[in-house]
Amino acid sequence: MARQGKRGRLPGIVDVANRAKVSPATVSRYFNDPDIVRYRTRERIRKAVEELGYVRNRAIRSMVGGATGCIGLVIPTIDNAIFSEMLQAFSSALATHGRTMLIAAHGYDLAREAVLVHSLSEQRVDALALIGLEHRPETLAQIERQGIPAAMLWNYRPRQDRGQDWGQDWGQDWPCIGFDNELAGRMAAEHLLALGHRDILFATAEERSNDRAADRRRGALDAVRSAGLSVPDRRRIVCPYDIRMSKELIADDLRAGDRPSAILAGNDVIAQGALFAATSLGIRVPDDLSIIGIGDFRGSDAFEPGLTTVRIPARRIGQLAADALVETIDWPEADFHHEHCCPLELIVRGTCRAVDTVE
Amino acid sequence: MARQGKRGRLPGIVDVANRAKVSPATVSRYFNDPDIVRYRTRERIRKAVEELGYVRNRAIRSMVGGATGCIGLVIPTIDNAIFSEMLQAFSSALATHGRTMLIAAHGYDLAREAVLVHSLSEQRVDALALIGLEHRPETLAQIERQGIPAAMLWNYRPRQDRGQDWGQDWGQDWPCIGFDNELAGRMAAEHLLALGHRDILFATAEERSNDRAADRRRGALDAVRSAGLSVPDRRRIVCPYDIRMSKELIADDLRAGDRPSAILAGNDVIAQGALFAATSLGIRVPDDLSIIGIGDFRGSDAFEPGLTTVRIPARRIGQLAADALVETIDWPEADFHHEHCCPLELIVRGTCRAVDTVE
DNA sequence: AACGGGTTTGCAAATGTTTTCATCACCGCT
DNA sequence: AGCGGTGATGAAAACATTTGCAAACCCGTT
Repeated sequence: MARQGKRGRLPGIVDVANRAKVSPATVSRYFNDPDIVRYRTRERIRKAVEELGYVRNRAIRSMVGGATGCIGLVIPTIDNAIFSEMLQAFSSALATHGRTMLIAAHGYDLAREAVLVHSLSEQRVDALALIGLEHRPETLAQIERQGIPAAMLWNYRPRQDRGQDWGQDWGQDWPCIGFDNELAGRMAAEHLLALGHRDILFATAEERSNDRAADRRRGALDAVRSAGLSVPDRRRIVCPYDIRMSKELIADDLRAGDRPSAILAGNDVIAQGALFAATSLGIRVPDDLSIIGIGDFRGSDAFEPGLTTVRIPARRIGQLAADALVETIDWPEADFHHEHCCPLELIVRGTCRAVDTVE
Repeated sequence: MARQGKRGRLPGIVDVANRAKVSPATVSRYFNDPDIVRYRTRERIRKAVEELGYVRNRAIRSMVGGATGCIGLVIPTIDNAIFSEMLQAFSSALATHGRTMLIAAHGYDLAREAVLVHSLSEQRVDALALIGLEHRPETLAQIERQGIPAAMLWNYRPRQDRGQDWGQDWGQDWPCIGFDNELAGRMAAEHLLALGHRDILFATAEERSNDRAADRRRGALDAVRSAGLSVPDRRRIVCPYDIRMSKELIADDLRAGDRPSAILAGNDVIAQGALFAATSLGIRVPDDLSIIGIGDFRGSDAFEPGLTTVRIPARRIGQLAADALVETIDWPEADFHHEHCCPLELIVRGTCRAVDTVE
């Protein structure tokens, strides 16, 4: 007899209704608004549900204008420490609201992002969260056309600056919950400058399809230029978000001689790579070389020496984003202004020290 | 004029049909099996879809017995390196099959796992992937009752041993795609033994709701006992999957004097913590202390010295699992035997060395 | 016993898509 | 011209649920 058939006729709401001797409508109410059904009826239904093993079908509610209970998150990558804390916070905040998270990764490719958004629309997600401010026009158009509540995460700019770089028509002012990436870059740079560093290597990420990386680099460079310094091209390298590859690239650079006195890394992963690169070459950190990162990922505090970095309030962003989206879903009329520019914090640990004033 | 109303009447399949002057049935066919509709008709529909911005509603297909295109993954944690590579592989393999991933994390709590499974059932996922072999009876019953194709990931045991420890009735023999955690523990232990280590500290994870951790610990302990050694209680500590906390716990232990000659860590995160703990105490690795992990997570190769570890084929597991589930969905009749015990590999890097034979 | 108000419940329509079956159009062949 | 067959399309039923509206019910009051 083997398998009893793929999914042979699950009990539906009317089966429950029959068994509990009520109408399907009442069963529906039992689930969606239990308080309006009388206690005794409720008990009968509860029993019927239990006996039949009925599981209500949320996917179908979308038909009658209801919500699916799914919220989509479109993210550049998951196999990386970068977003994992935010992800976790987002997902568990959603769970407390009784929602589930549909997640899709595009691998830092905005064209793929557009197709993912379309595919999530097909699933009729109740809301959508995207990372960053830069998106393809199709992506935005799709979201707007479908009327899906959406939020932009992880980057924040004052409203008027939002579409500027990529000449977008930010028709709608989407809620935006993130932090000022430019400021993050600036804070890191200023810390190094304050310690007397004048020769800094900038190891930042590829900026295609990544407005955050671009903003951070800009902030960092602005800061050192404002200090009257110039940054020669050989002091700028592009690293992937991968410890080992960053380590190798940076080691190559350090080996070449004419070492900088400090490295400013576009994020903690790159900074960790830099730290290992230094160690592998016998360069002492922070005595011979200072390193600063951006992110303060889980574990960055455990490194030896502890990584000096600019902390991104990742959990807070995830939590706020989840709350904001659920709020927008539950009160579609209200005109919330979900705008959060979360504060950054310089975390001073052991990888930076003041440069020797030997002159 | 502010907001144009939450989600005012999206175009449906019949709107498209009217505009293209065909019946809804044909539009449906256009999406699900384009080849059977004539080229000219197809073009008309394509145009209508484009003009109306129609997005088909996958959520509703589930009603008519169709699939939602969503596959659920229930996982202990996401804010950690442990599963991230598998996750990524799983998700992108699903994407190539045109499916999306619904993900939910229970934080190593099998009771919560049960409610997540229920909640994913409500979404009518087409299939379900769980981590580990140990699950609450309700969880299994739920899946079986709903007839949801499911697979167990990340741990593998020969079929007859599966439910043994937790006295389960593994009614159905679920597909199982993982690796032998007991073997992983044994391999790590045997490597240390082969290098002459006799005094090993076992830093493994909490075993409640975590069969993988239990299996690894058992495998490791078995190996050393088979070698005729005994393991005193003070040589066993329980660490969380967190670099910093592991570092602290292990540092406390090492500081206490009477140091072991090696540490066997339950996974790479713990091993990384151990490595930093040693560094922070000025203990040289591998000269004064050997460390071995399990996992070979992204970045473990970049550490200084490179972490010796047992590699888990995480990407492969994710890929295989996705393929297996999609196959089961697409051919519900076929009786596949998806059983994969993926091979492990000892990766020798720099954190272990042979013990000095000083006698 | 009739009444009145609020609370519960049932009826039936509506939702958007898939699928079965029937029809229709068209083609080549006799 | 008629026939058989194939390929494309349409009509309508079915799917599981929600919801507006109206009826029924309950309980205390007159």
